[in-house]
Amino acid sequence: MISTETAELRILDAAERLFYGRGLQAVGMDEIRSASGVSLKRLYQLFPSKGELIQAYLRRRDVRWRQKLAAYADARTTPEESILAVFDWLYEWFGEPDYRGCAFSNSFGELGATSPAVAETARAHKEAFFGYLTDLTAAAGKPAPLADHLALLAEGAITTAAITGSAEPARRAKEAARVLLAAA
Amino acid sequence: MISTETAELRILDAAERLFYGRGLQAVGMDEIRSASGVSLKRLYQLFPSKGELIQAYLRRRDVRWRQKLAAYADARTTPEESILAVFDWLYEWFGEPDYRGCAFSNSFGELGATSPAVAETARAHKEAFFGYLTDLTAAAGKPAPLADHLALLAEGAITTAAITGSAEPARRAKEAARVLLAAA
DNA sequence: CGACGAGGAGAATGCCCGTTCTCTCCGCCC
DNA sequence: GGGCGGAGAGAACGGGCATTCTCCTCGTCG
Repeated sequence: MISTETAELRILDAAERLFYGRGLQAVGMDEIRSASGVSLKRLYQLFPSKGELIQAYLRRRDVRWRQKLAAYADARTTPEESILAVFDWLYEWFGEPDYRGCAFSNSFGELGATSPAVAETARAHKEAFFGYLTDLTAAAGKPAPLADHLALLAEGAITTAAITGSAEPARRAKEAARVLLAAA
Repeated sequence: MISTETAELRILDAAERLFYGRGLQAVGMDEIRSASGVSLKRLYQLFPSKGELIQAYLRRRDVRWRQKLAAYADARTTPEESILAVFDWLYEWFGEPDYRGCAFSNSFGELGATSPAVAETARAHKEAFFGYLTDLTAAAGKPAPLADHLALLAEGAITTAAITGSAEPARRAKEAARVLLAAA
């Protein structure tokens, strides 16, 4: 028998791929079972309901997403460069073949109205991302509103890239960010 | 018996309220029948499937949304003022009690992966909005990339306002737009 | 060696939903 | 008046899905 940790990992990996790729309601527990190779019984032992699995998926994705972003942007030498690197990271993300927009915005649009837990998780994710930009802005010695402006550009790029299927919005957002950064 | 036009209107009104407010998959045809007061038989005569009703809902919303926006922004005396008025209009929209983000982004997130028709409708809506901003930008004698930057700000504000439940993002986006406009 | 408990496979259950069908009624035209 | 076509109400059908249950297997521990 596979270990509990491995089973959890497999389930979360399958759930993330399927939920993100096709939407929360479009994916059934049975499909997650097949994709993960874990029996339905075990699946329900580890995640007592689909709602809890969705929450686990979103929570893990939130942490990983922000870690990857921070690892990429923090590697720059100045706060200004880190700010611009955020948009370079977005560009790489948008280029991934299965890119389909922000998992949290998508989940919010799909279930936010009926599931307070999903709505709150999405809100927390956006707030954490905004907090990161706020830190970078402060480190660069720029006024606080700049963080809001950068967040709006990033958010807009994420949505636009998803719907148009192009990574270009990241480039455009970076141009605008450069102007705002210089003017701030 | 109510006329065909009235029935269609009632159905579309009910569909819009329900689909936008709770999501596409969360609303059943039965609920649209109850809310519209039109029999199921008639509903299926006018819209042969749920998918077609969704398309009709999105198409009507697209037209109306852009008309309202243009009516508001075009009333300004200069192109620059029209551009800034876009964000004022967003502010008013965000303040509506049932505001829940962009119907097209939400629909795309929910069904875009499985329904090419929904994906295409969302894309067309975003493109039309972008076209409007492009026209305003050209009328103001500004370089074309400004339209991309403004679109990203608006898009970001729409998403952020939905998830945070605040209309403030429209204000922040307008500030950034003002800076970009002055710098362009 | 034998009972047992955990685990796997997948059938069963109960519910929801899109779509169609039945039955009935009513207004209209000859 | 009498039949007929369209419309309403709602039941019925078929399928899908979250969740639970059954039955079987197998490793473990006495």
